[in-house]
Amino acid sequence: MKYNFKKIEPKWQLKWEEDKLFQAKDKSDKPKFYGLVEFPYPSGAGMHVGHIKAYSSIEVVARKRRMEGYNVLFPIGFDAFGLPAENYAIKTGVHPRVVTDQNIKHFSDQMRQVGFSFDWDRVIDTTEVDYYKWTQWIFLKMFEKGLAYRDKTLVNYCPSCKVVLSNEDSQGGKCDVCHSDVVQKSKDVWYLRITEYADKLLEGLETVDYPENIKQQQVNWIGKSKGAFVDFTLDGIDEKLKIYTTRPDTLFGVTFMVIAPEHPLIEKYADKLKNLDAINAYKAECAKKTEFERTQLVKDKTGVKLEGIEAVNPVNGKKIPIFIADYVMMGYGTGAIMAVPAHDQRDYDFAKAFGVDIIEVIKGGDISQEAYTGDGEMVNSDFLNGYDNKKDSIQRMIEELEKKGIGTGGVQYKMKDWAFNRQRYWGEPIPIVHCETCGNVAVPFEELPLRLPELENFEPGTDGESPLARIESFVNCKCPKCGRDAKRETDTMPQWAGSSWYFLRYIDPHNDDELCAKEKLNYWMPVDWYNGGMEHVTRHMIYSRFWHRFLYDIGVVNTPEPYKKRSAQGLILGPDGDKMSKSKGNVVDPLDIVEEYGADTLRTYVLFMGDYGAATPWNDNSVKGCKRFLDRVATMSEMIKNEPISAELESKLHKTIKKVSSDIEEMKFNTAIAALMTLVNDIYAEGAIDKDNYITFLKLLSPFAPHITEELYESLGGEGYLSVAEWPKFDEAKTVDATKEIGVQVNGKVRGTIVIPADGEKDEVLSIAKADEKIASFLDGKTLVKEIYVPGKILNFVVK
RNA sequence: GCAGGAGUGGCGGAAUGGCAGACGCAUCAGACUCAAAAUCUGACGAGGGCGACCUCGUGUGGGUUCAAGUCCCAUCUCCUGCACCA
Repeated sequence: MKYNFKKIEPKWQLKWEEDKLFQAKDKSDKPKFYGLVEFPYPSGAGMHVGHIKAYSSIEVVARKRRMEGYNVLFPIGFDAFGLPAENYAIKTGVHPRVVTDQNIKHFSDQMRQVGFSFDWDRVIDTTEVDYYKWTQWIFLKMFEKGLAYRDKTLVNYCPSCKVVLSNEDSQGGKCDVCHSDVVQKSKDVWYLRITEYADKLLEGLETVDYPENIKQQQVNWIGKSKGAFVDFTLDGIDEKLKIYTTRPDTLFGVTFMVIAPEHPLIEKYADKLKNLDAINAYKAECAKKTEFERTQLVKDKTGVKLEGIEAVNPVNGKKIPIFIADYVMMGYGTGAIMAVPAHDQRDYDFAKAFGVDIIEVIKGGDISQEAYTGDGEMVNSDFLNGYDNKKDSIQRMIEELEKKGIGTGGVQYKMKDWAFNRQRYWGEPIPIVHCETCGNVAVPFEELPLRLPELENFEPGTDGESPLARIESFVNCKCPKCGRDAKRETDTMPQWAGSSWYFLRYIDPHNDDELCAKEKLNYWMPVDWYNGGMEHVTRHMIYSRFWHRFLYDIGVVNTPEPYKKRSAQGLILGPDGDKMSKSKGNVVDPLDIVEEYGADTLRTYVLFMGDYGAATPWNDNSVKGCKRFLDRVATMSEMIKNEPISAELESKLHKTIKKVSSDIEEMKFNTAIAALMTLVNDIYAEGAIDKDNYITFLKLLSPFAPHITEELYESLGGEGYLSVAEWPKFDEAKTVDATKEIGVQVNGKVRGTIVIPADGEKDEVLSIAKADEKIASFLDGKTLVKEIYVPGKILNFVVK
């Protein structure tokens, strides 16, 4: 029976919303469930099928939880600051506020059409002043605690977008937004001291339920390494050159040093360098290269030897040359390394190219061929000789360094402090005033929000200055501390700011006095289940965990970690198996599917199409298959008979309740839906079902296809809403069969099947099997060596 | 290079070490129809046999086991993230 989804879907969407069926209650005796999905950036293109898949998982869990009697918070909002709206404004002159409001309206309409059970009274928008007031508040708290600071450094700068980018936003030397080459530029930048939280972020991972790959990615991103800082002296100069190494025990194998081209040592001792021209020429060459090019040529080492300055190895007093080379980065460690060519491949390649000595200090490899990086017995290493594992030798060396005062044990992180500003209009203004006498002064908390001023020309300033810098009424102000004339910070916060704490605001979205009321936080936090994309695992997730941990440390929130459990959906690929993209023309618009097949079909399909975590190509025919399934469910209402169903069908129903219930918890939505399809096939085979059991089936399907099930329930005279009816329970006894069919193997090969009592003893099962004509023919004339019976599973005869 | 994951029919994909291919799609056949669509029923890994059945089969090569898609070793390919990180 084809049902009229165009009529029934809007009908139920309206009713649910009018009756506030999915409203979360701030006070309740029920257990709470906080399900979260990554809120969208409201782009002009509207929703993508990827959004549908991302939200459908927690949607199903949230609906199931409500039916299980939980007080459920399942909110949605909009992460609406960002470049696309601003770029659109530059092109068209339409204010980002206007475009953003339009897009939010469009997204909201679309999400309603899919029937997501969001609590629409808690919608937040990061660009609303009532929201970003609190983003600014958190920034000021960080500033107060010394976690926000301003520093002049080389930054990743996108010449096309005219903005400073974080390392996260400029991976591979390309701008994350426009994919232009990123250049290095010296600039005053705001930083958040996320590195101070590196260890806390690592430790926190041990307490949360994230998939292993997500944890691993975060661990890699933080990139903690243990090693030592060692001071090398310069020959004849009272100066120390500090290096970081993870293998201080190879110190006796050091034959040269390398410093980054940007290392300050060069400028400081320029007068001592005899080949300054060559050095400067090399530096200029490096500056031209993008970070990307610098990391491409892994094998061909380049560099220049510093003529006139030599270093001294602090453990043996040997003089060694110093080079500058671009394989050493200023941004990691100290920007200088001790080179141990025998045991580091990069140093080895460099030594070969420049004819430097290679001294073996660890036995086990062939250093005439390549560097040996494995473990082994220490040689040529004075007091370390004879040590045979790096753990002991490193420890011994660090003790020695510390005793002599030439080095210390230490750690390094790949993660850098978070560059926290953009030279753009459409972002949260940074609430800081620059005063000539007082320096950087916080805008007083009571003056928040610091509103974005009105603007007509959204073009960025030249030299990457924020458009806000042109508005004199905004820029010129009085210093909150001394009252003298001062200037406001004109940079805005990066896109990631608003999303770093949004899950807290859902809990108390309209609170004017606090970020969120304490007792509500205590009730709802932490987020019980958070689903989103893999692309946010190392940026958004780490940033928001950092902010949340900070808020915990200052007593604002009650849990150190914001998310108890995290999952991630796999991409939906185009029908051609490629990533969906406008240029390839393989984009599927979810609203086209709603229009043609209905929201229930769309929802069911995105969860049925494959393993939830895996990338799966879109298939229009499979969508039709899901529609066919729902039509069959509707047709089933004509099979209702007022008589009991067979014990066999009842058993199948109970097994289905069990499977669907557990599959949803494990995010195995595809097999949950498959089980429902199988049950429908079974009911068709019987041709009859009673009303109560039919309703039980509808309940199981309801989280996936809420509209059609609600409609069918109503047509049967069901009371209230099926969406909040009680989740079916199964009777374990009814999921167990009295008899079972098991395979019988002879020498591991299946030779037949037999039907046995489920609790049959081995002897009984053996005699049933031996009585089977076919099995017997395989045993005939052979010597029985062994009989293996795995109860209820399999029987295997081993014969000779 | 490092880390994580995946290789199963024509396709998407199922299988706590125990009958590989659930479920869906596509395809084919039958029913219904004047006909088509829709719907319903059935077949559907490959090879062989009239047939009950037999042989082979989960990237590749080994191994453990009564029994391997699943565990171990090696190897190839693909995806995702990080990457001259000292």
